[in-house]
This record gives sequence, structure tokens and C-alpha cells, in this order.
Amino acid sequence: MKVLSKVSEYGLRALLYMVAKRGGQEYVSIREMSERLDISFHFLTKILQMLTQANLLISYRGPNGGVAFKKPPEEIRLSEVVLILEGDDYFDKCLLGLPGCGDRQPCPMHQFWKEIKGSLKKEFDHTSLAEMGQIAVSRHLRLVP
Amino acid sequence: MKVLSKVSEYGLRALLYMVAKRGGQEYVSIREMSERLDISFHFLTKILQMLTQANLLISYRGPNGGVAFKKPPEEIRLSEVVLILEGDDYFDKCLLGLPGCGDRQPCPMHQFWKEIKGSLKKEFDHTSLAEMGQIAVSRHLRLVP
DNA sequence: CGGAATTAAGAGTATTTTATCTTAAATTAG
DNA sequence: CTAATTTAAGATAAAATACTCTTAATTCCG
Repeated sequence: MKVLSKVSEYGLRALLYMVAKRGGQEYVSIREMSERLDISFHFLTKILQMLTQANLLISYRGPNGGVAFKKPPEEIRLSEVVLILEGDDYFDKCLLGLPGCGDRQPCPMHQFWKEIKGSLKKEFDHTSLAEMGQIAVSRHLRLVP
Repeated sequence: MKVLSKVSEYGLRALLYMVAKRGGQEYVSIREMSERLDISFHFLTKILQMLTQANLLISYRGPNGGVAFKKPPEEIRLSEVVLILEGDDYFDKCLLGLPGCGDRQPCPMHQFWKEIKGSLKKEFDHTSLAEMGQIAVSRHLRLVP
């Protein structure tokens, strides 16, 4: 059950690293993250660029540069991150992949799947990056393979 | 939220077609399904082959051949189909894609994600192909794009 | 038996996703 | 101002997924 692409997996791991590091106050170097999390530097750069362009992070170039949260991680929901990295239609996809499927023209799985997606969205909606990061810090959990 | 590969999407659509057609009693031609469902014939053949090799279907060659259910669709669960087509570790994957993640070495999202996966598995476990097909038939829902 | 219909299987191609490489732009420190 | 450090952006490459083509094996019907 793989619901996230590598882009989101890496993006989330980086965000959690930032939260864990210093509560997301200061700029964190992408190079540092790529090394600590064992993610390709250039690939991670692009992912974080997406988050920067979506106004979730701000970036700064030059020595001591990096990325930082634009708003406190308490206010950033998992769903927000996922919608940015996976696309706005993330919670609208048909289980059977039928393009026309929706309330007006439902596939056989539509209602069933809609309910599951709904409850998942709800979970993602009230889970903040801060909470997630907290758990990681307090339990010394690992973000690295 | 794309949880299934094309393989599973196509496989499920074909199975639902078979249920809808005649309750899964007789052999249904793969060619017919590929045309009615607008799925590549050879690709679909391979997908149904996987289901045949997994003993969910039986196949018959020659004129009037095709595939049929080996056990009644009432007894086939959605989870069973998905495990065959996506792999046995389908419900065991880490949200962040970390290979070592598990109960012994949980990632920050492990517990959270484990619960969600659990309830999804439960849903998939007591949803039979027959139920799914029933809905499709009774409401004249479409399996085609 | 012989030809047509059908699934099985393997090789080959295309598309998408993931990852890398190169160069440019911004910032800092000396 | 210059050199070093860092993100931005675009081009390219590798890997995975999705799809196609060809040939073989099985079964039916005349």
C-alpha cells in the first residue's frame, strides 16, 4: 500500500528532520539534510523547491543558507504537504483509475472508496508536522534507512 | 491517492466485469473483456494469468475459452485480489518508504500509519467481489473510461 | 486431420518516475 | 572585489512501470 511517491517520502522526511532539529526556527542546509537522510542532493533540492514555491518554506542562498519554515510547523498539516507534492486531486482519485468517475458518474467502487479517502483525509488534516516531529524527537525515531 | 497500480486497476475491472456478466459461472473471453473495458489485450492477458496462477481463476484455451472463477465471487475478498496483484507486503509498507521500518524499529509515522493500514485492510478483508459486482449491476455503473 | 480460436509466454518498445550532472544566480566573508 | 558556499534551473540518464508484438500451445469444429 504505497500511497506516496518518492517525492513525498523524501519531502516529508526532510520536513520532519527540520522539525526535529530545532523546531524549524533557523535555516537548515539542503546539503546537510541530503547527507543525513541519505537522499540525492539535487533531487531533494527540487522537492524542497516545490515546497518553497508553494509558500510553505522560504529559502536562502549563500553560506549558512538553506530552507526554513515560513509558518510554524504546528500550523502545517500533513494533508497540506501531500497536496503540494502529489497534486491537488490527491484525495479525488478513483480506485479503479477511471477518469470520469465522480459523484455524477460513479464507478462500482466509488462510494466505498470515497468514504475511505474521506477518513484518511480527515486524519491527514488534523495531523501537524509539529506533532509528527515531536514523536520522532521524543522517541529517538529514525528518519534514515 | 493512488493506492493501486494499473495492473490491479485493470485486474479488478476485469473481475467486476466477469461478476456483472453472469455471476462468474462461465468462461469469459479475455479478448471480449479487453475490448469492452478498453484495456490492452496482451496486458490484460498477463494480469489474468497472474490470477490464474494464484488459483483464483481457471483458464481454458481454444474456441469459447476464456477465464472463469475457481471459487465463487462471494468468497473472494478484495484484499485477496490486491495481495496477488500488488504483492504480499501490500499492507506492510512504511509511509515514508523506509526499508527497516516496523514494530521493532518504527519510523515517526509508524504507529499512525499502521492503524490506518489496519482499518483499510479490514475493509478490504470483508468486501467480496460479489458485493462489488452487485452494486455495479444494480446501479448500472460503468467499468469503462 | 486441418484450420480457426483462444490463452501462455517471452522479447521488445514506450512512457513515467526517479536520479544525476552541469551551469547559473544569490549571498557571505575576507 | 573575489572566492567560497549555497539554492535554482535546465538538460540528461537510469530504472521502473506500462504497453506491444511475436510465437507457441491448447482446444474446438468441420
